[in-house]
Amino acid sequence: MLDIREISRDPEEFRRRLARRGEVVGLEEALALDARRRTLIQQGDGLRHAKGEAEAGMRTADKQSETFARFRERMRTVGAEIKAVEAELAQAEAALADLMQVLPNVPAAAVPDGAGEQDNVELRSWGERPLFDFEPKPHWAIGEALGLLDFERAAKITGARFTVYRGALARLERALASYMLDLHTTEGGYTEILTPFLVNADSMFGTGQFPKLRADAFETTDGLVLVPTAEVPLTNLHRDEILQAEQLPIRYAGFTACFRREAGGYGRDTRGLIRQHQFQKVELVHFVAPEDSDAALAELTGNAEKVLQGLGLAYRVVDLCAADLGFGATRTHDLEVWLPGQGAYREISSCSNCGDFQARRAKIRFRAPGDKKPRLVHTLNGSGLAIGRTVVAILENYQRADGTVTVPPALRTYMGGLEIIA
RNA sequence: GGAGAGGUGGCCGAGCGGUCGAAGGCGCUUGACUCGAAAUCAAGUGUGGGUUCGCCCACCGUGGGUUCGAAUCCCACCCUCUCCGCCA
Repeated sequence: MLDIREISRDPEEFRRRLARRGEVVGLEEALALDARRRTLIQQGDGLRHAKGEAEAGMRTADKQSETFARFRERMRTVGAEIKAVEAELAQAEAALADLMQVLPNVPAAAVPDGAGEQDNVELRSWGERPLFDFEPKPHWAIGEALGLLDFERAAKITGARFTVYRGALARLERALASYMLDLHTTEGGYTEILTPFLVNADSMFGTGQFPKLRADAFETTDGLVLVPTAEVPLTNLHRDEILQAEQLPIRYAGFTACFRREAGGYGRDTRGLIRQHQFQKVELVHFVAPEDSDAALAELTGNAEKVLQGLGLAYRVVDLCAADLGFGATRTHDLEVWLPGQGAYREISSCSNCGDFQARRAKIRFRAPGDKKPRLVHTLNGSGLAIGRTVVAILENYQRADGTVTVPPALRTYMGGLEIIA
């Protein structure tokens, strides 16, 4: 969430910055509501002050006296006025909150201009794309031919966009989760966290999924939500907390299953593991002081890259343009892995600096020794990595002519020494 | 699921109709003392909002209600804990 007071101090600046995303809905209305809000607050405070004085008068007055009766009458009328002003204020604040909750974050200055995905900027690439002396297959063909991916039975027991893994491939998912978590906790300085896979609505508001993207979430009948990413539970871990400056930076690595309706995503990636309603992911989250968040994004991205490097998978790093930025992000670096079966780079990690956007929603603050007031932290999150898509990348990059798949060396200890998935 | 207890400031904890943003303790900050922030003593120390920057206002789980007046009384809800039941 943006700060309406900050906006009202320099509306033109925010109009300009938000326009880079290609959307500015609600900004003007929010400014008008904020002005109304301030007026009502002043009225209400003034009335309450008058009421307090009347009450002080009553305390000392004789309860039988004429003075007491006059004060009581005064409190009665002022009380009624206060109620009226408060009702109007509550209405204005609710309307303002509705608008503010759906306003996206402003892009950082360094974010490239652009109108869509096509304007994203490649920052760097790593690794060699593998050469094949045969036609590389898409991962679903490899997995199904090996009998290790079963989309049909998944559809039977659950529905479309779910998968059943078998045998070595099931183990590969598990191995990847362990490999990634081990890497982040030993080399990246992350603390491993295992969270609930269900969260409440407040958490979804805190990280910005609600209310705008509510349609994409699976909700249970008793008001809980299946996590769309571990970013939600990990970031909300410190919701409504004031941290000590020396606790920062905080780095969490968490593994969860992730559940997404993919509402509106129908027709895209209908085959294979790329776009599932349920997938697993290791997520990285940072809480840092504002002045450190640029550097933290670079580190976070590097931490995710280390996984791909360790697995020997070619990738490129893309700087998302203003129009392609997610709702809460000020800046995002996507990692796109090379998929020979599709002849394309596909997103496997998205690393974002959310600035104070989530911290303001979730009230995550910190206090430094010299600070009079607590300040909002900056939050960052990134996949490290999406596990299902990593399986895709391994199947396609390590496939062999006979339909079997080489296990990347880094994973073999996690696979009981297995070298070939056959 | 059943029964009971409870939710107050960074933490612990008192208060149970007006003088309470709220005793006391811990923690923290500053000052004194000192070779030395070890101890002791003194003062300060919640969060948010508005502001004509003097101040003013709100907040005691959340939302209603009673009352001239609610942290305190009533109702509903949420959450936590204990015991019983069930259970991976």
